[in-house]
Amino acid sequence: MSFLYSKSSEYIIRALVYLSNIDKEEYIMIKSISEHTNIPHPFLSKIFQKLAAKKWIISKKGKRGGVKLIADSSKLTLMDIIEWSDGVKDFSQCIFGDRECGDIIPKHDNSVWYPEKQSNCILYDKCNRFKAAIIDFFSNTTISEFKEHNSLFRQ
Amino acid sequence: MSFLYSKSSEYIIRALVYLSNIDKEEYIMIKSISEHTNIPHPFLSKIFQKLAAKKWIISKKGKRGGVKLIADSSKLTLMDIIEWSDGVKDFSQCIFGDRECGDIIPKHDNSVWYPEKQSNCILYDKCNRFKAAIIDFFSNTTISEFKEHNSLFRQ
DNA sequence: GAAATTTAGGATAAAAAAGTCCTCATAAAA
DNA sequence: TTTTATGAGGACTTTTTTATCCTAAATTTC
Ligand code: SF4
Ligand code: SF4
Repeated sequence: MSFLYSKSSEYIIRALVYLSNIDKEEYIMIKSISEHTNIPHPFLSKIFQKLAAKKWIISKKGKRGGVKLIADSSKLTLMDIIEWSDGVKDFSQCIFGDRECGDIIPKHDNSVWYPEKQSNCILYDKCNRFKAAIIDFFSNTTISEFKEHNSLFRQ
Repeated sequence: MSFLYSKSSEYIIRALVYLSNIDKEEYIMIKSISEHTNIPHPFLSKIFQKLAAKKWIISKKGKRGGVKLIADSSKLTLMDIIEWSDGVKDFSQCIFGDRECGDIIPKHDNSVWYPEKQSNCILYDKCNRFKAAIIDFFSNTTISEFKEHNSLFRQ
């Protein structure tokens, strides 16, 4: 089902949701996370290097080391993660082409999004309801909403 | 904006929309289509080979040759194209993971889609509204809806 | 029939995404 | 202080996607 974002983004989401369900005092081994979330260990290590640079997690080397979530999971949205990992998506562009759709500046500040100005394309309303649904879902779903949602992971 | 399907699918959609706006009696050169739709010519040629095998278009070699849409553009949906080009997406799978979301069999027979049975995941309602929006848009948008929609293309 | 044009088809290349491996640095525990 | 565990970081490999090239076949026009 990951045709909405890269495999990397999907992994980040899974890993961070997993971390957010863990006691914040503990450091969790990447190896353990990779096993529970079914993400290849070397690949996940790379991801955590970048997540640490981004300061969404901190890591500790050596015995009893691992990683720990420090970002506020109730403020961390899927949009934050996907845009950071895959790049910012320009919703003012046409879904099907390499051209502008209209004078649209998406606002995804955690509020439902509506276009500011309509273009004169036949499909404008239909496309924008669709775009709005995507922006709404991604920018209004936070990592903390998955709390206790262990069914995502292997036990 | 093409993070919903592959570049190939985007190209196919653009090319077929372009063709559907053309007098059905004419054969159109792939070179001309590639220029108007801004798709690399050799790549588009490959695409049309497969489209011809799929019988959505027919082609003619030689002088005054080219391609012509024969599929019924009012029945040809974005879902048809994307699933054929990128592979069938299983909407019963979790958006974020490699597991089932629930006993969901999506029906995208051009009717709005609703889940048959709820899983017990916390995010179920939210995710399924989102999935439904995607399935709805893709399976209820046809190539013919872009008729006269020349703003997609170079003049 | 010859010349010109246009798609078909196979081979190949380039770029991007996904995944792996090895060594080093660091920290805890023995 | 030594041993052991664990992430950091760089180089590398594989796979998938996107894109190109070349020759053959077909069709029209001359
Ligand atoms: S309305 Fe839809 S089809 Fe028209 S330009 Fe915007 S995104 Fe493209
Ligand atoms: S409801 Fe959403 S998060 Fe839960 S299993 Fe289904 S797709 Fe995954």
